[in-house]
Amino acid sequence: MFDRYLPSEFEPKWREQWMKSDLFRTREEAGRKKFYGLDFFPYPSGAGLSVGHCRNYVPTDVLCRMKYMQGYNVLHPMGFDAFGLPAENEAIKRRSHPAPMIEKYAANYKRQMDLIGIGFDWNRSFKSSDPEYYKWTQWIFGVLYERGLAFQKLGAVNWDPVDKTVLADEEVIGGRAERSGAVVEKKWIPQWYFKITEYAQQLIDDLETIDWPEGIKAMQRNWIGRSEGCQFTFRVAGTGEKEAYDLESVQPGFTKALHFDVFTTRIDTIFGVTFCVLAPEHALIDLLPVGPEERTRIEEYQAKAKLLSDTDRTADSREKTGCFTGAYAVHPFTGKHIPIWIADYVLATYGTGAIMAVPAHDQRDFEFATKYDIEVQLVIQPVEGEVQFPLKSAVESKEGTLVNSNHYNGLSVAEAQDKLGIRLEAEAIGERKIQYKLRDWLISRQRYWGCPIPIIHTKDGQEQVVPVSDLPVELPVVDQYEPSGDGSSPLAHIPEFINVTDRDGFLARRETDTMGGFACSSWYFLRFCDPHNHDQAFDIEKVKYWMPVDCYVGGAEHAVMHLLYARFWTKVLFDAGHIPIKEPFQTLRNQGQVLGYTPYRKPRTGETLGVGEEGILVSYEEAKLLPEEDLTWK
RNA sequence: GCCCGGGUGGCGAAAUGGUAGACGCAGAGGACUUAAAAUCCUUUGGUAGCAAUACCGUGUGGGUUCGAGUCCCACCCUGGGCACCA
Repeated sequence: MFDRYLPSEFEPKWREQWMKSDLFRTREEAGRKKFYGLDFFPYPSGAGLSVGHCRNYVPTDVLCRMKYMQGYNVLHPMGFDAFGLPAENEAIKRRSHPAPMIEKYAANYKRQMDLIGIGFDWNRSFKSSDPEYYKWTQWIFGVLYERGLAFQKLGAVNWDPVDKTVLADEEVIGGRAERSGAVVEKKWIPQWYFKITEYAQQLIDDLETIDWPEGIKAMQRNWIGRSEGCQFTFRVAGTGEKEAYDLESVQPGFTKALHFDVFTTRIDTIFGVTFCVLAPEHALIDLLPVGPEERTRIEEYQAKAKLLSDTDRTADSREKTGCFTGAYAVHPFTGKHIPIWIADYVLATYGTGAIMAVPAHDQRDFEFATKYDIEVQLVIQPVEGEVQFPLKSAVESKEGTLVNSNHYNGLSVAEAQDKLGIRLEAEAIGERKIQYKLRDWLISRQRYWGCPIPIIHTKDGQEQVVPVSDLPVELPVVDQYEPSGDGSSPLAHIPEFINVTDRDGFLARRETDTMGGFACSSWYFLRFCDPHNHDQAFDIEKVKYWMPVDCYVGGAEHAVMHLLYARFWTKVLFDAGHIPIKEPFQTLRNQGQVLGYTPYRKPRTGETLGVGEEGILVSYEEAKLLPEEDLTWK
């Protein structure tokens, strides 16, 4: 026994003992219960382990050791989420390959984790940038592709017109490029997506089956954003049918029928529609039958909208802006002509990118109508209180009776929603529908340091998935890491990489986008069950034994994206018959965060404490300055 | 702006609507020791008082209740997320 805790004697002694007895090697003995304890896959940064990491790993370690002593087979692995922007940027700066650097950082993380005495089974460790690992990330891409869940469509990127590169969101500050200072533009290029929207309902429903903090579940539900309502079609006046509209703005002889769809959760207010709004990016706008003067005005407005982020555009505090297109829509029930506006408070990415506006009963529509002097028509009489005219704000009541709504007058909101929904369907104008805020998962990155997307484009424009026998599609070593010139990844400038032959032996072009990092971290917990398998991503029996993770621990910063993507991939792999579970993380716990001014973190500088040579917490500055023997507990 | 958290002693923190501050750290005093370390005991929210005790105290302002840290309304501060940081 030691009289006193002397880290320099105590810690190395036990580290050595544990290592000698191979204490942390995963035991898979028959007849024992299993316990899978897991911490979030860390990204190894040059700064080394922080107090935040320790707060994450120590409790999990305690739990795993307890389970071990209670006789469980315990799986407590650690690996590294190694692909990503910081490593790539450092590679660009130093003109050296990111792999050795990441190797060094990961080794340092491991060394520090050993110093603080965490009992990980390092035999099962890997990095997401190891070809033996990302081979199977690519295989899963193929599984998604074959199930129709991976597809390409045009997507907007942040384009720096000076550096001629695509920028990550975090490299754009106040609409300007962090490095070059140029005003960032939106550029539309073909990008790969995963159809996570197809799993929206399941991702909500299955939250009931898992033990997670309620706050995190709520965030996931809100992110998915289910709403019930109706989707229906407006026809643009003066197009399609033979109607003698004498609208000055409509070009004569325009006969092709033009339509646009809107989604609403309040179909009961349809008689209160006094205008429609299209998102500035809406594809219909270019086709609207309007004269040159309106056209110029529209284009000017679109150019302005292009510069703003979605967050800025929808901020309630911001004054609404918009522009009348000169075109009109036909009200599906009354035949009345309704002005079509474009405004940036409507987003192309949510719903149909167009709305029916009911200023009497929606606050944003109300503000817009007030500003542009558009008619406000009350159609719901609230149950309590008199309505004062003119309205000072919208009446967003769900209790009330319909007024000014033809023969629907007198119905309650709920009754009207039913009847109008049925009528929409009966008249083939629209349908009752469930809408989700969730968007498909954009996976493409025009970057070097990521997992290559295993697709080959044939010369006649078809796509082929690279067969497993040809995986992995390895990242070639290059000299240039900058995405150069045309916005494509640096891989696009390597002839040996791009030029391939397709299944039928014809010349074809390899996909040059890589996958965003979230792909790599969406299945690593499965690989830990069977990390050395050369023939498969994992043996289903091993997965069946170890999964689901019994305790998953990490910070709330991953509350939505990582955790939602990992759940999605798990469900897809389940549906494809590759794994026997639908939810990867049975129990989730947040580690808490190191906040504000604590002994661990200084305000402003944000300097955090790290792990010193004896597994002791020290500030980075002190770690550099002090001789080893002076390091003490802080 | 929207979604999710948090705000209680010097510090880390506890409290099914029922004695706020358990437990721990640090501090103060003491025991043991030649002395120290370690250990043990006492004490410690604030103000006033020799004391018994009194009053005030859970971000702010209201409210419900016999009773509010806890429930309701409004607000302030703060952390995380908002889809290309991971």
